[in-house]
Amino acid sequence: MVVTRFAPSPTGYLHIGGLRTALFSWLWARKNGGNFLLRIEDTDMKRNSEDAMKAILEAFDWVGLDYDAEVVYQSKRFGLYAEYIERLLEEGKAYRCYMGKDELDALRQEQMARGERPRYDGRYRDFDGTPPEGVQPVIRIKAPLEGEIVFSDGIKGEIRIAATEVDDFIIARSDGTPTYNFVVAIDDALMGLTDVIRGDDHLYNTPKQLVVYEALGFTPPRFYHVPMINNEEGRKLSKRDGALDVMEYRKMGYLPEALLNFLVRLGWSRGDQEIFSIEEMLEYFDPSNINKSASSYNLDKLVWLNGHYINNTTNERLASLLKEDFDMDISGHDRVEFLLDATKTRSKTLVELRDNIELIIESPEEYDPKAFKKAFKGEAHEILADFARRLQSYEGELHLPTEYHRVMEEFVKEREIGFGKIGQPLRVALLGRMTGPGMDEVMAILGVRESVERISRLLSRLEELKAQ
RNA sequence: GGCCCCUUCAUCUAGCGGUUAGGAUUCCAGGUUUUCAUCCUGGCCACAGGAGUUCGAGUCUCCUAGGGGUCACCA
Repeated sequence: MVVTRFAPSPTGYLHIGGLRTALFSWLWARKNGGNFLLRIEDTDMKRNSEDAMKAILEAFDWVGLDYDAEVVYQSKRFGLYAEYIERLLEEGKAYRCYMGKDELDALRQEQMARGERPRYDGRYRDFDGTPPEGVQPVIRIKAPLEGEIVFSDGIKGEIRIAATEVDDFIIARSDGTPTYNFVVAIDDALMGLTDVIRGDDHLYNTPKQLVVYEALGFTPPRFYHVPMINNEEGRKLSKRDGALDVMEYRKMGYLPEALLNFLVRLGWSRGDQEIFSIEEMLEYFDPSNINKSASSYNLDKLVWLNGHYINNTTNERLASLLKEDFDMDISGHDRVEFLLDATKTRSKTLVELRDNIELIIESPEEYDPKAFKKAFKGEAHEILADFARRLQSYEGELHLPTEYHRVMEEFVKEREIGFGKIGQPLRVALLGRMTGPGMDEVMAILGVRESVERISRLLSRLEELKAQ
């Protein structure tokens, strides 16, 4: 049985790095038919963990990650932690330290001045005298004095930290509340974690947590420390690096499967494969194949993946995504299929898709001057007028793009002109610009009537200009 | 600064002692197309540096440099 977890602190929202470790943990649990648990590290009590959890679950829901059992809030388990603190105190594995904050700071200053590593000096470790008056003690755990703490990381291999690097760290503050490294170890053990997949930045917490495991007689899980994701400058990805809230990606028009695919390939790979469905991720993912080095995220690849997924998503789903996320309801349009077929290959995001659709279904208000000028040289005006008449004669008979295409073909053949001669003027008339989907597709979407109308509008505009 | 981790094209990466160092994205060129996009073809671009070990090193060892992480009564 594999049990993994995602244990964020309540900082407000889920960012891209968090989602990646969550994805890794989720994949590993689901792949092995195990459990994926959620816990919120809110021993600090300063932030609103309910709202933070809500934001995280919203993001999970969007990308399709689910979890088992109930969310564990550490703030609701203080009684439990207190029992363990008491036990360690009784067993002499932890002790009260009466050193005040100021005193501690002074000690650190001294050590730094001497070029030493700042650490607690253990002065109350074996204290049995009379405690100073009026000082609320903190509780410290006895860390080993010598030797080294060794553990095998599933990604980095064997990690050895000298015991002198780990001091008797505080497990309970003077107000009695427990601290992070203490409760993490307890909860991971109690929740039955077998595999802890977390960020690289926790590597140094591991020896501390191992001290707790040892003191309490718990069996540690297997650890996997996933390298960080850096920003494009190669620096640590911070929350200020722009739109890093996972939900921002939704607003920018990314598909959840594209985002997940992008993230899973950051630090993990399987040969040359770039595209992974969730099923494939579940089939192939293994945390021990995760890279040792940090990666930096680069939007180009995500954009490309998103384009790929949009291109390969059914029109039905695209229509419903546009409705849900971008307030565009095209379900009433009688040529939805043609409309999406014509626009999806030209869109890298749903935002672009929406814009491209708008460009077609809304009659052009004005014409791109450059395109206009370029398209209407020579006899273009006359050709277009002629084509409009031809089109009109087919009203009610044309439906498919191929049928419109045949009309165009016939037309250029009779007039002995190239496709470009009619294509460009027509495009400006229908779309107002010189780029866009094929004219047969556009006409099939608009229908004969609307197409002719748009042509007429341009033609009369042309007359106006001539009159001036 | 101490300790720990990391280092293959601009970016994501393959490589697990013998390869013309592969793929993808970006960029460039060509093809397809009535235009644009998609798509297809091709091109540019990398083993951080230096010592070893070895018949042979991107792959193993050490050193240097660079990057990152961490050193709280935060998590």
